[in-house]
Amino acid sequence: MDGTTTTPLSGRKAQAARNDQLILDAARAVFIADPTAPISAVAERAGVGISALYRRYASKEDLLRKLCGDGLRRYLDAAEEMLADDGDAWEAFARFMRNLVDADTNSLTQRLAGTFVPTEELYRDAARAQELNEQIFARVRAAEAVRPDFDVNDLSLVLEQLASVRLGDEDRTRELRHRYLTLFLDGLRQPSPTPLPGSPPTWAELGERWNPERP
Amino acid sequence: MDGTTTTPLSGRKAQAARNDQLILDAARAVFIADPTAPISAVAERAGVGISALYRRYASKEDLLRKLCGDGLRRYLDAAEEMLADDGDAWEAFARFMRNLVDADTNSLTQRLAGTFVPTEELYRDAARAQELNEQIFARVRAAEAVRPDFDVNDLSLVLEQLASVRLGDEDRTRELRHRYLTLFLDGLRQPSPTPLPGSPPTWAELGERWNPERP
DNA sequence: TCAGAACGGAACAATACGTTCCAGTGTTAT
DNA sequence: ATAACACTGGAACGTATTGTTCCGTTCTGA
Repeated sequence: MDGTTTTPLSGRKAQAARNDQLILDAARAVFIADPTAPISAVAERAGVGISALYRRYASKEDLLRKLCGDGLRRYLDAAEEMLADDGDAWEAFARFMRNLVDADTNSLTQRLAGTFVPTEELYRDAARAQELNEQIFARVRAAEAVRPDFDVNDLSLVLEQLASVRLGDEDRTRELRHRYLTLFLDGLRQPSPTPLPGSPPTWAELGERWNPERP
Repeated sequence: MDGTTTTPLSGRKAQAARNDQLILDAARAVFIADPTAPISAVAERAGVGISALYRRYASKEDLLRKLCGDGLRRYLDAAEEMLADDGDAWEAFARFMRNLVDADTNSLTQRLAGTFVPTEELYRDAARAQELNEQIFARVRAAEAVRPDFDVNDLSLVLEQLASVRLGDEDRTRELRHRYLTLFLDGLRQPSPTPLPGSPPTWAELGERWNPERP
């Protein structure tokens, strides 16, 4: 209509740029809620048409790869932040875990894994994540802040269990996850009251999930 | 008809009776692994044709209801066994939890819930389960064996988290679940080292899952 | 030998979903 | 002003999946 647009948000280009973000946010929300959701659900949630999606991503797989890559990077950021923290090892570790729950990185990585064929870069980042994991764990272990029968690779499964909590809306879900994270941490911190049975998951077992097969 | 059949394993009828069990076992295994599995997967796993299934159950929903009902009954059995145990409250509780993990009742009840419209009987059994839950919890609470900020309804979510562990074959999965159950129990047993944040799930929140909608 | 219960599995119909296609709309350069 | 065009919405298409039905076959029991 009248072109007195004082906002920097008018123009086809600005609209496109805004849609970039709109689509990414919508995709994240939708696929976190249900990794098998149809692509039309993403468009609907973003309030755009389907072609706006396909202009940006060649296929559904492409979009999923992008989301997974972003999630992995969030994870790496949190991990590096933890390692840069010079304070108490246990406190830094607890904060790290809380960050992961807040960012819900697990729903973006492990949960999405298997729905697409991973790129080389994804593999590299996953390996890097495992590397940082080990450093983080080594630090907490050195401080004798965690029970000795707990393993690095147990971490992945604990995070996965927390991510499986889904109840009510997003906020309520996060609240509950923090609740059970606290419980986990309390169980972790003690010197082993009860020896953990079985053996921790192996890197091979965990890596198996990244190849596209549905069990 | 005539009860003179001394050989239990021959004859069309015996085969049919054997198939009854075969089909139920296959269905349990298949739907525990994937609640959305096609009915043909059940037939395949049981080594029978599809019509053998439809001779016994009018529809897929019917079969799911049956499985869920069975799972619920397993749960009730375990709960009653716990309440009948006169020994140490904490030990009885821990055994109860281990039984639930072994029977994987959660994958048969909560996980299947929402894939069919529940019968009146199912509702009754679920209510009865909640009742027993409260008794079990009261007993453990009275013995001061569990941290005071843990609630009855937290139990459901803890079991759900354990059921979300899926790695390798059935045996390995069970082993890992016991591993994390131990961790949970250790976190539960202590007098609260860290107060649990948030509020426990409510009965209403948990019950919501039984109506057929997919979030 | 024969009636019929039980069965295997192809065929069918409905649905869901990824992707393509095209006409409409506002923007920008001329 | 207007032509070219980037971007978009959403209908349409083809494919894959799956619950259910149907029918010819097999084997038991009398």
